[in-house]
Amino acid sequence: MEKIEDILKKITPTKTKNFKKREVLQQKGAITTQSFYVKKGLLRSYIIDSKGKEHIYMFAPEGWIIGDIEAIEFDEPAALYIDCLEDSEVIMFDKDCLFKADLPKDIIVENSKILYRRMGKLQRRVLMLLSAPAIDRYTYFLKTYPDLPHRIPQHMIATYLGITPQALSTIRGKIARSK
Amino acid sequence: MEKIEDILKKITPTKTKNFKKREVLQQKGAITTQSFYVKKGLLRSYIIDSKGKEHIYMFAPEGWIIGDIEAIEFDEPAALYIDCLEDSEVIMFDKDCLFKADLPKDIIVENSKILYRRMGKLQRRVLMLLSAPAIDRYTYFLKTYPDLPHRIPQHMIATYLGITPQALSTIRGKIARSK
DNA sequence: ACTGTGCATTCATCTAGATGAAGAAATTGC
DNA sequence: GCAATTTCTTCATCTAGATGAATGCACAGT
Repeated sequence: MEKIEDILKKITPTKTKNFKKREVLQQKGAITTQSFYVKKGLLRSYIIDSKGKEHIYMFAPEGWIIGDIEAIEFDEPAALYIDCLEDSEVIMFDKDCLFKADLPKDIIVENSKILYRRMGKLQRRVLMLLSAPAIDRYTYFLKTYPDLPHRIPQHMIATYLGITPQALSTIRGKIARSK
Repeated sequence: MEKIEDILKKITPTKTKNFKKREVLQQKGAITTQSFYVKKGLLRSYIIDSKGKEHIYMFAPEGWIIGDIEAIEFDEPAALYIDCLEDSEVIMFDKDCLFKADLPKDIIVENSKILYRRMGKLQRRVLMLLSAPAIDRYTYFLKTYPDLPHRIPQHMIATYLGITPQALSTIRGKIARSK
């Protein structure tokens, strides 16, 4: 299986860019068709709700792709902010360049499989949000992204899980005390 | 743009089957690689949590595809139940038959786009669950699936939204009274 | 036609998690 | 190195939504 990075190099004039921690790659409202492949570093995407609260949609460490798929696919202005949690090296690429008709077939198939896997993960995320209590969502997060807790502040994990930093702190206290 | 149904006919020995309301197409724990295209009728997928409560992951009316992508993609036993909410006519098809390497390229591209759109919708679903109060999730549901409320009982909408039937009833009461 | 089952509503109570404030520890910037 | 900002925790309150129970309705099946 070919690495996404190599595929990207083949199919697009590779626009690699470096960003500093805290730099913003995309704002809410932006008209965009770009996604970002993270070569090095760590990005996140999030929304800010009507009360001004942040909710993190996803983290993207090395090897991940991040973007506002809803906005890209339905030609809406972006709902998501995307910014850097660490100094990062990023490959930017365009809307449907992963599925352009003039690409070799095997690459398109490869790209589809990547999409498909990601959908599997998204399904799990929805199910967890629908049905699991905060503590279960937290332990599942730890299992799935074991290295992230060392790289991001706790309050960001909280807003990824859909709870407040205080609630997460309480949960962690309980877990620690119970063993 | 070609209809998914036509594509399916081309790429797979079309296994069309009829199911009665309440018939179960897939149980939790099943080893499966099948997805279902709904030609006529209405399916749903859902999980049952540790307390025995149902949570509906999605509805699939005519033209939709439904399946347990996480299970299929990661070779796990199914987490989702799938059953019929109306008498239905369904095309069953296998795991990666949408992306088999011997398919014409344009069909693979077409199938990828379908996936991509679906991911956009899933993103919205996650964001709503993360950040929007129940009443907003409900009104968004009504806007997105205007015909579903006439075809399914209210308590199913509730478990799709991640709340109890009683809570939805209260919300509806408030909406009705406020206008 | 009646009987049971499923469905929606309402109410009284309970609880997970939100909110807001305050303090201590750790990081960051200059 | 020191001030300023972030981060994490704890606590006292508050609230959206859960739970459980009761009622009335609308059917579906025999």
